Amino acid sequence: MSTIKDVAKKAGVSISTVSYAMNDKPNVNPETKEKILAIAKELNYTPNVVAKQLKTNETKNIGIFISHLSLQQLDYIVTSAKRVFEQETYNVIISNGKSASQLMLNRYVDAAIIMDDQLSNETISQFASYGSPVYLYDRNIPGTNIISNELKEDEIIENLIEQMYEKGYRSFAFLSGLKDSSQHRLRYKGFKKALSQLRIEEHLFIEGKGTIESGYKIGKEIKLLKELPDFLFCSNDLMAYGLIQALKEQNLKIPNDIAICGFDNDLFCQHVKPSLSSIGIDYVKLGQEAAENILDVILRKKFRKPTHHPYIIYFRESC
Amino acid sequence: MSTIKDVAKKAGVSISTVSYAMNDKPNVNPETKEKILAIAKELNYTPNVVAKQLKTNETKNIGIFISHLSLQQLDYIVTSAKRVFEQETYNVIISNGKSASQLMLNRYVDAAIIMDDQLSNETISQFASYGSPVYLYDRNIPGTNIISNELKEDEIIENLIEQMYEKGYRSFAFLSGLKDSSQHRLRYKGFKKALSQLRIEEHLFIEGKGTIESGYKIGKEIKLLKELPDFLFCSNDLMAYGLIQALKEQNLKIPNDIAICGFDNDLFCQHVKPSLSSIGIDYVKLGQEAAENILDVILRKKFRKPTHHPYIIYFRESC
DNA sequence: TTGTAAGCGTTATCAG
DNA sequence: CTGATAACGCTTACAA
Repeated sequence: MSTIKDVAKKAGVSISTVSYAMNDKPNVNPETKEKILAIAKELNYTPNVVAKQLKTNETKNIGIFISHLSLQQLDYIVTSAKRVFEQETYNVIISNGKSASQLMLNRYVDAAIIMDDQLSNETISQFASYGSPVYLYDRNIPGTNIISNELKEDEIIENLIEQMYEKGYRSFAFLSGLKDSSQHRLRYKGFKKALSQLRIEEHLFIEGKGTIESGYKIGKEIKLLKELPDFLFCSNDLMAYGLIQALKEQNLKIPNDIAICGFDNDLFCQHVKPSLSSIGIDYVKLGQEAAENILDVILRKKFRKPTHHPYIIYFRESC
Repeated sequence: MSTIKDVAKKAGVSISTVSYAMNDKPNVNPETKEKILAIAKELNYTPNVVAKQLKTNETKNIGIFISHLSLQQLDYIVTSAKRVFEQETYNVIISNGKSASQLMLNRYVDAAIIMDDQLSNETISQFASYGSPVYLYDRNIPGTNIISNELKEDEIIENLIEQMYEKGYRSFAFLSGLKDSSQHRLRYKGFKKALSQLRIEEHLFIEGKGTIESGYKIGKEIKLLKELPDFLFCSNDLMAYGLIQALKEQNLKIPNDIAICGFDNDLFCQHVKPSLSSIGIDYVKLGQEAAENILDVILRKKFRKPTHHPYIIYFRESC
């Protein structure tokens, strides 16, 4: 492991000159610089970022912390954010849970984009108090250096139900994932709000497990109901897939006997029969926007107003 | 941002004593320690890891570098590896491409698990030369600190074809993803090797794009063939899904008219009709094994022999 | 244009 | 058990 000293010694100059040369400072003699760079290469020298960091107090790393690594769209968020960050020579790091907390508390990242339930508000606030900008997609907390742009999934569902009401649907049901998931709870909240505003007093609530199998099982039991709802919202697409399968096996017609909509706009929505209506969030825009905002704060100390979330309700055959 | 100095001053002790207290060294007086810890908490002091790093030359971070962030199984690898690492207070960082290279070159991680085409052998070797252990799943390079356990997907396919031959299949076709993907090329390599060993001279090769749509399109064109192959291997499940759909629309019977097998053991293999045979890799074991091996090297300077990869060929209705 | 030297926040050696 | 102090590898006034 060669250091700046080794290079300086071999080049017969001082370490500051090496530092200047390595950092492209304008003051250094072209010949000296050339010589230094050559020797650096020869010695396989790369500056120790840690030491550099200790001086400059920045890591050039950005954290993207997301609980659901299985999220099909993870790649979209990350790739679009990376494109923005890497242009300014920032590195992008993904993590979650305990590791993510540590990375923040230890200032291993200069900024963070967050969609991770497991991170506490305290951790986030502490991180922001170091002067590091945070972009929050999963909650709303006040504070300097914190930009909250919560994905208001409840409002999205509310909007969906209203649209379905206008289309003439009158009885509604909600198929939830595991109830202890804050995501599903939030979606249900929006559902209930819409109904209460529409003065619809009753609705069916079913708790599933978020998987295809669980949707299927529930679909098989649906004939136990005395009356089918007009419209069933599934809190994710996977359950909707299983459900549709089961309904078809019972010769129920979708959307005539029962209309269905999922959430996530999964890859297969267009490929199941009938094709599944679903709600999709534009994760590419999401990643890009957060990245640009953060860079604005870091580079130009400028806070932009977060824009509204790009989501689309894809109406297909199922409703 | 309070530092060790602030704590020392307020506690009326020297910085070394604070350091001892913070690091649970056995030499410090319990009362002093208690006092120091209290003050540290009061001042919201967390040790600066960067400074610590500069001394100790370790980061307590482990990198997992994977090109395909969309990989459904990413979560399995990471979660199982995290469980192992976090037990020893290591943090887990995911990244790829340019950022990943930087993280390695700059020694931001103490070790790495790699499945990322975009990382060059040079980068990896350089990283290993710092004394940092590397666990490679996507290639095989020699060197100290490097453990290569390449996923020999060619051998897996070879094995599959042999099994199909024993079952009586005689004419084989290969549906590839984009040809410039090293993964698909490797799978095709194994396919060809098996055929040559079985002395089968001819086979059909089709290049797709790796998507459902591309599989569908190819399925629609398949009637142009004068003769269907007995068995068609699809280099990923997505293409197989599209293909199956198209074949069904032409009233071709699977597996009687043509048998099909995919790769990845995607979530939907069991749910399409006919259910899709596929090859699945046990990513949970993968992550865990790499993690344990790396910890063995870091903590105990002990190199284990990598075990063979856990993969399973799931035979379902499609072949 | 280059060199000297202080300092970033720790850890660790050595002395007390 | 505690305190001074050197050192980790770099950046950056300031001096030359």
